Amino acid sequence: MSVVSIREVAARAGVSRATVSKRVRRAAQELGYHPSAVARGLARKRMDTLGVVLTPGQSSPIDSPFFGVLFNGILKAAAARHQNVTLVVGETWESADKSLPRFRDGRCDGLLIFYQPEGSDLIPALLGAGVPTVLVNDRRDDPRASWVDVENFASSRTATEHLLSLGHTRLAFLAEYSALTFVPARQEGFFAAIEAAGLPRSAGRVVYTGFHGDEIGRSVDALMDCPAAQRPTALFCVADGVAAQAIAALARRGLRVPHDVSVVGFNDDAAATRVHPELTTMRQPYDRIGAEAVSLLLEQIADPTRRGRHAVLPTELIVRGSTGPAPQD
Amino acid sequence: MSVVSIREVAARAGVSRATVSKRVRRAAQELGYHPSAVARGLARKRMDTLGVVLTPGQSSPIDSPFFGVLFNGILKAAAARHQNVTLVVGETWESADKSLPRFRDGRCDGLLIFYQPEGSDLIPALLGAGVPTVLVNDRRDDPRASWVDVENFASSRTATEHLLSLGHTRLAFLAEYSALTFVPARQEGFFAAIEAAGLPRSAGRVVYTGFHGDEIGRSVDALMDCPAAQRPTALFCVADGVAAQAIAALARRGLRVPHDVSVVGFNDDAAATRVHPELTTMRQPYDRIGAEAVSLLLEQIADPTRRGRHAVLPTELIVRGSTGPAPQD
DNA sequence: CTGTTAGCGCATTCAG
DNA sequence: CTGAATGCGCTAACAG
Repeated sequence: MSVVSIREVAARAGVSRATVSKRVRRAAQELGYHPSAVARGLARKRMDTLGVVLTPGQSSPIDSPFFGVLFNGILKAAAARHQNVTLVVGETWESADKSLPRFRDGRCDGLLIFYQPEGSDLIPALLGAGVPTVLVNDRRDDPRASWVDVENFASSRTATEHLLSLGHTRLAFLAEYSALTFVPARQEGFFAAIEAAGLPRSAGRVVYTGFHGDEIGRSVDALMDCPAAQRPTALFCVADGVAAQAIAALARRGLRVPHDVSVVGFNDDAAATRVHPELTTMRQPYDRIGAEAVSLLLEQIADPTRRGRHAVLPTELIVRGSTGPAPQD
Repeated sequence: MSVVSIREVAARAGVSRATVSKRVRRAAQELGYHPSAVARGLARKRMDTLGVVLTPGQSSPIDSPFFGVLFNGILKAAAARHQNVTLVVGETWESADKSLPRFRDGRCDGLLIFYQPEGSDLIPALLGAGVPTVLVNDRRDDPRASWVDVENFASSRTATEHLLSLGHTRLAFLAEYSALTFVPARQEGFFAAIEAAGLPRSAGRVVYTGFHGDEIGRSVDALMDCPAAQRPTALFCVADGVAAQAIAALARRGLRVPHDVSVVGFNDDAAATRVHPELTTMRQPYDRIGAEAVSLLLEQIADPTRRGRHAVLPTELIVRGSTGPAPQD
């Protein structure tokens, strides 16, 4: 509504609309003028830029397809709020104190941090230094911490209920070993569903695996290497990438999905539809996650002393071909 | 070697080493001092920041696993040269003129642009405006353009030779429809290998497919929907993601890889090892691509009037389980 | 060789 | 309500 137009400019300058427009534009064009975001930033003490913290090297989250879609959600939300996004790479995750100056050099107004290992001292350091920060797909008890996460417990429970409703009675929960906060939450949801169905807790097995080479495949092998009558018939994987590799490992040993084993993933990222059969999975609301994260961060930037706020978003069960009825013995 | 240490500082200030160190550090710490990158940038007219151009929304390259690894290479190289990386999102690819001011607002010193469609007016606009720019995995005839690309023709020829050496005589080249410059180059390499092997050009079929939903799967279906004696036994896919979806489609119609059909991908990104069987593919030298791109861009930044320079890097054939001998009729 | 000063290009303030 | 002055925090060129 209050968008200033050439009309007002002309009126104010006391000249015709055309004159103003032409003069201003010509002058600007001829001189090759374009405003400096840096000077503006220095004067306003605000760059309208959000920093995304990354770690360089092998373990960069940017390798993961999940990170890609999540990041995309952030990008869209930032654009909608007229914010830029910049990457801030720390030396390593451990040396938070060494990276801290880089995090507060004014290049960006606040930080977005994706699922950090639980023990990381980066977050306390940032919160202690008063750097506006929002954790994405992560949570923390610190009252200063703002974060946005999905309903891990409920989502996992829903996914497991889906398997149970198909008649499965021997289930397994497969996670890459990590100290990420969502892993235990999803594990609890897994067991909650099992117990609610009246099955013994022993109906669910938990396997933690590494993420190097084909450790996932070997974990699946170990899990399946037993008489068919004891073998799990349903596998709940903590991420689609894990599920994809698990399916490959199952195929290698002649087990068919979903005929012999049903597999559920989590995320609904690109990996979910690039495998055969396509994955049944819990879809994360990427755009909403991005929108909430950006909102919370802008609040934090507006008032850095503010208490942390949280957003917990639901996921959605997407049923595809990787799950089916439990095999009849 | 010439790294100034507390030692020199002490000598210069005429005080003991400990004194200097303690005083300086205490003062800085007590005041919570940290230098402002923005003020520094304004004064030096240099942000030591490289911009990566992205488009928001669905078609963002960040969705692709290939982009992830490539991006990671850039990140590492930038860190090694003490450069930051920021994202610059244009409105859309088309409206270059509208986005131009955002590209030259001083926030970053130059731009890295990933494989743009051939007709994009963004690149001429940027070159015309004198913005230091380097194209990544792309090339352009404009003498002002700097770019780094892989040997598409030779790589594709190598991949095809691998298939031919396995006895395949009916091949297909599968590409997502796009105006990216590497597609025709790879297609030519494909035919060059076929003709060098003494086979008729008709031994190679070319299929362009869309990238929405399962268009790839449907293209594979169309390709394979013929008597076995005419069916291609080898598929060269222009990217690993395409190959992965092709394998899924083949599995769906009961064709086994590599028993019935051999499949070669391109990139060696995360998708290559997440399928069963794992993909034979051409690995791109991500770290070298990143290093060259950053180098060329820094040259361009140092002297924007400089003529464009190029780097063409080799790829490497990685043989995995998706290729095997041609089936005997 | 050290300490001082004048911009860098904006936004914001203050007088007019 | 408009136009000129001041300062953002640093670097570079300068004089002492």
